[in-house]
Amino acid sequence: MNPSYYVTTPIYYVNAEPHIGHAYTYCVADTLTRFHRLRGCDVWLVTGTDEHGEKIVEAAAARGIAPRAFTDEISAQFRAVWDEVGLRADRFVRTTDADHARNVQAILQRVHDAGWIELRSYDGLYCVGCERFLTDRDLENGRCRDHERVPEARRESNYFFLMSRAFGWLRDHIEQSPGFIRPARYRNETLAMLRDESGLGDLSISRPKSRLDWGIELPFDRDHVCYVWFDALISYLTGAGYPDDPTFPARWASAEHLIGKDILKPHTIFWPIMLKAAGLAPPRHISVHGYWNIEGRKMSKSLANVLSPLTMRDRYGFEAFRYAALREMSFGLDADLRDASLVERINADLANNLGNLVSRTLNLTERFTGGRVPAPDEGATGEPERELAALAAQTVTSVETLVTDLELHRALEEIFRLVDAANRLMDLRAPWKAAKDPAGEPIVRTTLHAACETLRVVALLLAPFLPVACAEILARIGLPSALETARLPGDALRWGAVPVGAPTRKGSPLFPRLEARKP
RNA sequence: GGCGGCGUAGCUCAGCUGGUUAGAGCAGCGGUUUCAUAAGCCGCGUGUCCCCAGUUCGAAUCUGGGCGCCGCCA
Repeated sequence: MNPSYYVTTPIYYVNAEPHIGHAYTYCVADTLTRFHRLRGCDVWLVTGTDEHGEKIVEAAAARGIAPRAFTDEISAQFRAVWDEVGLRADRFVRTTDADHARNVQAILQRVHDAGWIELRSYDGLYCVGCERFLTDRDLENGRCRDHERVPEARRESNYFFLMSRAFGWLRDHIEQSPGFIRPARYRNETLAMLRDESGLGDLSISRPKSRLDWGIELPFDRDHVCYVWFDALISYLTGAGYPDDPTFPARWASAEHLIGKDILKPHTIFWPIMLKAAGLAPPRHISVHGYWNIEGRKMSKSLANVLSPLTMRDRYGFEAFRYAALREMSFGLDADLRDASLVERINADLANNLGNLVSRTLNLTERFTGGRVPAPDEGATGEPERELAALAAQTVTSVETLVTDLELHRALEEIFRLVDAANRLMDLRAPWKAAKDPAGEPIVRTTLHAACETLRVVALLLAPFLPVACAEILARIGLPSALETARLPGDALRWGAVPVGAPTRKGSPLFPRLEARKP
């Protein structure tokens, strides 16, 4: 049986349309999925929409429609956007799905039976924006700090998840598992939160139906509905096939959650403890990325600078955007999305270096080697060719490590060093000059073989990041379905595996240069 | 206020447990080539490694203090 690799994006709350922050996480997930598939893993990618809660009821009411109609619409919009930019999941979980509701109830019952849930009554000020009761510290001039709205006085009986009893266990687990929360800065933040338990306490997990009935009924008290965290987080189990899918155990053991830093606490504290209470292991990795700023400013509705993935597709082509985004953001840190930077990045890397290497190589094979991948000549193979091969091998190895460690931007940098090296070899050997003299024929063959070979290796390594373009590169050097059967790292390490004699096809420029936008 | 992180070339970032003249990519400048997407290739950086003090034979890398950003908690 192949090793499993299960990755999730967050289950997005449907109070806003999909934007590039959502798209970025999804691109990382898609890249990791493709990477692991090439390594021979059985991969599984889950995304979805989180559709319950008071804010949804409010938003639906504002539109004069039922919550279900509202979430049907927004959820469909998410799926449509992903579909249009070519991002596919193996399961799209809606928290309103029937199988998911069953799982939520089953888990709640289990956690309740195990004594982790109790009913408490509570008097206080409630902010609908936060969907929680506020403490004095949350208030500023009688308003919620975050939402700047006046909270309502409420008295409620809520069920509480007694998570505080497991803080010590969680701290131990995090300390013993260095890669559990990564990058390390977020691991430290979580540990800091756990060190200062005063801010955590137990977790309210229900709302009385009299207040809110848009939610999943608690199995042990039908007058209450489940509220936010159990409902949303359990999507990761539903998505993995819990409880009955035979592949669930293997999948779950390999689970990696990709999240933005805004939802660190629920994912690194609530969720592992919820799982423990339900008798399940924590996920293998929780990997946390930063925010995208837009032209140096925060992305926000009020600044009206929220960018849609479709806008990116129209401006750059989605695959080029995806490359630039993965290349520009150091995973874990905030990054700035600037049109000028993206254009520069795309032109420099994709058009000038990679795209142009494809063009010049295939133009030359068309003119000088009969439109076929040439065989190298041993006598013409010198130190530069051997160095290129060595660099390729070294690149394969370091890319493996870097991608595994989520250093995607550095992995891309490494791959493009290899592209540069091939461009240099071309200039050094100048096959277009050698072709003028019959004696130079071995040089022509040897150089173009090395170039084709480099393109093969580069396309394999880059395929997780640029799937469509890399499939095209491979097709143009006579390997039309290589990605379906290729294996990393083996195939990328097998220097010389490009099929000699296979037809090459020049084709049109892979990545057209983009024009800078007028300021 | 508490805790944590960050501060390295114009920009984005590498520099692990201290040790050759501090690096990469991009941008910029100069040169060159023409197979190629006006692309490629070659050359060019006297950078206070935020500041101060300390430990050390030796610190961007460790310690203390300061300044400036940022995050989390409060």
